[in-house]
Amino acid sequence: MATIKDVAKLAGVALSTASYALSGDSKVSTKTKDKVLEAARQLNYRKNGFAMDLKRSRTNTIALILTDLSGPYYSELIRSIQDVALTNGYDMIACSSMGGQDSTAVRFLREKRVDGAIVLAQNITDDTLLESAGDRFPIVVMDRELTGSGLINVRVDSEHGGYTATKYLIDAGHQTIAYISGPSNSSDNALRYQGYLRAMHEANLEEKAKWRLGGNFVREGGYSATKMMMMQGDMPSAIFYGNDEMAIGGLKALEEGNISVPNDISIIGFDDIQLAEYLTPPLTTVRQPKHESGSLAGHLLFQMLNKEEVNEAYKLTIELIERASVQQLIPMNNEK
Amino acid sequence: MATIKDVAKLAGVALSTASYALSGDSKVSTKTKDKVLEAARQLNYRKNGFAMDLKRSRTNTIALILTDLSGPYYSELIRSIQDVALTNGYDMIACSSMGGQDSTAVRFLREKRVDGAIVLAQNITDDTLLESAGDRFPIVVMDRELTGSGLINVRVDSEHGGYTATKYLIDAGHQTIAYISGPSNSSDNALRYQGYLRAMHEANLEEKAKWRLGGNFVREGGYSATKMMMMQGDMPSAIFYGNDEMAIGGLKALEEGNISVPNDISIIGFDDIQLAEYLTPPLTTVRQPKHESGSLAGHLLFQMLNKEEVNEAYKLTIELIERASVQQLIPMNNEK
DNA sequence: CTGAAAGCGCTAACAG
DNA sequence: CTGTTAGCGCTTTCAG
Repeated sequence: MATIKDVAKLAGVALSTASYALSGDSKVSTKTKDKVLEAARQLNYRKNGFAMDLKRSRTNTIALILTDLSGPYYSELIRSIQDVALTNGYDMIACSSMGGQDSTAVRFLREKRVDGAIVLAQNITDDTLLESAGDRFPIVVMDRELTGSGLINVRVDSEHGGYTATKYLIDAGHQTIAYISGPSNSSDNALRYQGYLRAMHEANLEEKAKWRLGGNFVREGGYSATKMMMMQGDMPSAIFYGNDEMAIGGLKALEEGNISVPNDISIIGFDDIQLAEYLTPPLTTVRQPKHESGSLAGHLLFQMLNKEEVNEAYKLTIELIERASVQQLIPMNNEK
Repeated sequence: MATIKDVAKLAGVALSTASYALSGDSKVSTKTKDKVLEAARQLNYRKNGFAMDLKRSRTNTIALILTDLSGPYYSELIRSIQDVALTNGYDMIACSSMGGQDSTAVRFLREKRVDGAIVLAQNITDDTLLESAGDRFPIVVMDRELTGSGLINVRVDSEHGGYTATKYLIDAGHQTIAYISGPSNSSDNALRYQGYLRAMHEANLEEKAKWRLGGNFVREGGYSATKMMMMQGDMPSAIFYGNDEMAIGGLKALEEGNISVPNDISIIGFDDIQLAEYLTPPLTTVRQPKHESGSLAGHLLFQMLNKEEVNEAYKLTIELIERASVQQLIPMNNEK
């Protein structure tokens, strides 16, 4: 691999001159510059990224850290953050935190291989985040309420989302409502569930243990939780799935059991993934402002990178998307 | 930020000792090691990633380069490659090539910020790939038939896929078959289309220009191409969508126009994304062996990294997934 | 404008 | 086992 030294030699100039020419500095005559560029071309010279980063101690890159790079939910988020990065002249890379504390993601945080990070990965501990963040390394977390030096969070109001979804079901006349939950270590899930509980209590409705099943936020989980509920024999009048993925699985289970949605049972999801509107029936759900939250997180990160003042925590509101998976048992506009 | 020098000083040992202790080398006494580790903890010392990479001139990281990190199609691929990387003790990062030649992805290739890459991104030119690849930097391309020094490809047999899909439609008794194509710069699309053409010619069926529309491989594209076809008034008996995403859009357009699938028209997709089976009706499609191709690409990359011999090109076969979006007009088992 | 020289933080000989 | 030393490839003063 040719180095800048080789280029300088071939072009017959000093090392520094070559460096300046290569980075487009204006203190080099056009003629010399051309000579250097030509030499570089001939040698198929490529800057060595690390050397540059090491010297500059800046990478011009931010990382987006996700538990799992796959999954439809993340798509929009990735895109919105990428856009912000691009407009700020930064690169963005996505790393998975699969593997927990030994993952690529954690290494990137610890070893500061990027200039800052946006994190949405439950399997990274608070400690790691707190430890890695700092003045010179801003982090924006999106999945918990953590703050610290160089560490802020932007969140979606999940509690309110859970409340809204449940309230909507109740207002439609449903009295028995199941909640299919996500993983227990997910603060989002806990909040959605809390919102569900608040709405239930407010309406003096009982929350039954047999109708509180775990689906781990994945399709198969929703499917088997629903199957299990069906096997119990006693179905609620509505099911609130902690996220859309689980609702999709649930829909399948219901269909297989010849239970019609929304005629026999109503279901509501959470997230509003792209797919939701293509389901049969189109899924009523709670929209997460993915684009907004991604953009916001991105913008905040760059503000921190530029040493501007930002708040410690941001909360975005959700929106209920009415589609066709919930049956209105009683006319809309009732109290309680 | 504390450096290894500070750690060594605090621990009262030499620089190299600290380095050895920190990397878990066995030539350091447990006692000294503990001292060093303790000092590191106190200083909240973190290795500087670049310095290490620069010195080692190895990153232990591979990159997966995709046009767009979002999109359901990639999810499985990402996962399978990530798995392979993990088992090989490597990290994987995903970069988007959004921005073409100026993108993060191209920078990573050019500046060799990783040890090797798997590329599935049409907007990166052959030249860039050829130039970046080499003995010390293996690349596996998945979206074109390019080979070169340190550059191999693994592909899915798209032509055969296109042929199979079309043949299936013809065998089912369909005579007028439209093809909704992807972007013109996609070699996959070209191949699928070629397969379509071959099957049509073989059956002496005519391919009409008015039934060859572009949908750019995206949902909205499939939607508007279908709408356009509907506006023309003359519908074919079957539509072959170049990928499932476009078929989803098409399905929506058809539904809006009260055209029933598969009663009024049959449709077939390509890819077999997760969603396909959840559609109404479940989509008949051509399955791409995403998991297999991802794993294969990953394995090959690691073989190259280990200087093992590999072939230049690999081709995986597709599989037709019969679901409910194609109507059998004539009994199955006919000739031609 | 150009050239020499000093490191960025780390690893890995090499000689005690 | 420990300490000294020489760079990895690049940027960037600082004098010519």
